[in-house]
Amino acid sequence: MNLKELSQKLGLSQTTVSRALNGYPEVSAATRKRVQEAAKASNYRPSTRAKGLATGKALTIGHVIPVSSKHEIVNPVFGDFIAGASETYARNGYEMLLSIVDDAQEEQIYRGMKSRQSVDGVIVHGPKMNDLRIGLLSDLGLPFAVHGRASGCDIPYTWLDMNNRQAFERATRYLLELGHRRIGLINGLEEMDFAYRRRNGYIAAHRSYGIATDPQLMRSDEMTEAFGYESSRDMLRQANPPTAIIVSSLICALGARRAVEEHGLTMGKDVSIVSHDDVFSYLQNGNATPIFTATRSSVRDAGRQLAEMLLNVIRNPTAPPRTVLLDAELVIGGSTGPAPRKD
Amino acid sequence: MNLKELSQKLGLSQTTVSRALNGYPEVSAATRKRVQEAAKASNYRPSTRAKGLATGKALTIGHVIPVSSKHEIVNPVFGDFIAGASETYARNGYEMLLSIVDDAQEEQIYRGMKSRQSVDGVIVHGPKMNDLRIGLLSDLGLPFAVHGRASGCDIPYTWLDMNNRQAFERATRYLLELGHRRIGLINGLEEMDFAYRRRNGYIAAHRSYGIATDPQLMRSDEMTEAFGYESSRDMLRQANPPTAIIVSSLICALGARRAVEEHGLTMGKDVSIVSHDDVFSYLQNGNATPIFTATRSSVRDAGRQLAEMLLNVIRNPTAPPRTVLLDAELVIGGSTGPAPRKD
DNA sequence: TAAGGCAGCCAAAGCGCTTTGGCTATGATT
DNA sequence: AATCATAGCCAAAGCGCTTTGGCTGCCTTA
Repeated sequence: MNLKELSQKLGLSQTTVSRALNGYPEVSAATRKRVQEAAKASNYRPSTRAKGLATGKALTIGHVIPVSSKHEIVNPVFGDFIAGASETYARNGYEMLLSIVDDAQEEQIYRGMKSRQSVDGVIVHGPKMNDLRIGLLSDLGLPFAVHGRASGCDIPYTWLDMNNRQAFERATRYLLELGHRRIGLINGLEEMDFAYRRRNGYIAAHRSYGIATDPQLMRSDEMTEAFGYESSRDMLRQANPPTAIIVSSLICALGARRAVEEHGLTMGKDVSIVSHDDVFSYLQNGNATPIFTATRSSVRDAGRQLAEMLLNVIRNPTAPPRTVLLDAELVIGGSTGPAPRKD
Repeated sequence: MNLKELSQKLGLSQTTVSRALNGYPEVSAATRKRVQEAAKASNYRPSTRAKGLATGKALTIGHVIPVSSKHEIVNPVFGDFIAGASETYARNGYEMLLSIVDDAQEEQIYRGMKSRQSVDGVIVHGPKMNDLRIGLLSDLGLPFAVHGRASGCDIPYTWLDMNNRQAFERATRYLLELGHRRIGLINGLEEMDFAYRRRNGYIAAHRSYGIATDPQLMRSDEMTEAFGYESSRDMLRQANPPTAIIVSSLICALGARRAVEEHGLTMGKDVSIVSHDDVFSYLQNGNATPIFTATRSSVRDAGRQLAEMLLNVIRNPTAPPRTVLLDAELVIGGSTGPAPRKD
């Protein structure tokens, strides 16, 4: 069923039917009602393609998920982020186009999206420091919004980020207050902007306590369970092992716990662990009482909000970019305790 | 840059330029080369919408991810499955449209996709027993392929599934051979087809050993870490606790391990655990030696393959549906051992 | 009573492509 | 020399919508 057929069936012109369905005022109430009912009855929905051609809007948002060819890892935050964004799109009549793409091809993908006009805007995931995509999208004139920020990009753009630095400074300080003096950091990949900020927070807290950080206690890589396990194990094997570890993701933290227990140590007593918790739906940090003490910020909420912000950029392209900095809360769970006394 | 501009610049008709770029024979080699170079130079790419309108193809595949309103959980298998499918689409010039959708609205979404012609076909995720979607899509005439199967749907359709029943029968038998006689089952939601088949395998193995299964040892719910933990904890608290547990997902298995250790027991000695491993990229089951003994089948491979199958359905709609049944391998890790002797 | 305003409808153009049905040379065939 | 393929190009229609620019008839207003 298309517009033509529907209008013929109703004995009206395509113009009138179109206007009736799209809420234009030049249609009598009676006609509008008749049209709407007929549309529903014959299950009519306008072709997205034709509508897009006519209006120049795609009513579609692109999400480009980078998968490093080296690691081949799909960051688990995307699932929940996208679920959040999707809610916003559904409410606003937008659809979501997903490209999972090798780092190297990313530029081509964005250029393609622009020239084929397949999307009205894109969400940039996983910004790196000095991320090239921001300049590119800005040059292309393709509306975008960034989940995170890119240190070193000085052009203004729309972003939503969590206060990574402050969260990790607070978490580190919390451990320092508990008396810990050797604190490990298991972080995401060096080049990721969030990892850079988190490390800065970790270092700042140490500095304010007049304590030097030890490169031996700082690791960064793709945040898998295995990475959490191996780096914790290696740290614990050192001559002067840490009494606490800060971990950038719950998944890593599961690995860290495994290492701690394998060493015959007790988490929260012999070794304290603080994690960041993105609040994945399938990986709650305990129910009533959190398992891990954690800095917490829901990535799903972030998705909802950032999608909303992008739609605003699209609706109002000349407005100055808006930015949102979310605060992570620090929830205290069972994985931390006072630093053990040296006997 | 659009076709009209490009053809004017070249002094050719739109027809010729279009044919040159799409590989039709009615164009001289010299002209074709000239057109291709000009297209590349001016970064021309045809508008997907216009092309779609003209050809009737969307060059887009829809993925509808159901999120139960009750649980609000994004199944972590989707991330890797989609990454796999995406590789296939990229190779074939297709794009991926994602809808994350409340169970209740699913029918509307499929009808919408059909009538708006926004996709050429869809992948059905997470089939339930007697899944209504299969009949619906079949009626709508929207090409589809199912990741899994739906017991009770007798119309033929294209699917790719893992041999759930056999995998769990083998895993259970492995534990029985090790002398375990009380084996717990922590399974996915009852209504999911895969859960039904896995339970059947579990039961069949018991039966072939002449052992009755105990309802007290069988749980099923959304497969979160917390669910794995809580059900294991409850089982271990029973008067006659299991000496082994089979778990439907690594994420659940992490929870199960937590419960085992919290009970002061050792995994692989006091309690054996076998899991299913979907080979998530961020959650490897150990490196050299697997942590968990597990039935293993890569969901990413499944995505690659099923996408290929769907494209075939689209290209050749009248061909009889093809089906693929993957065998899961059983990898032996450190989480299983002989049943402890009763003293 | 004539002029003007407006509510309510319509025909047709246009969005950027593909594709049908030509047309015109050129070279081969008889 | 006349006929016929054929290679190589083009104009125009059509895909399903929106939107511009009317047109008609009724109701106000002076």
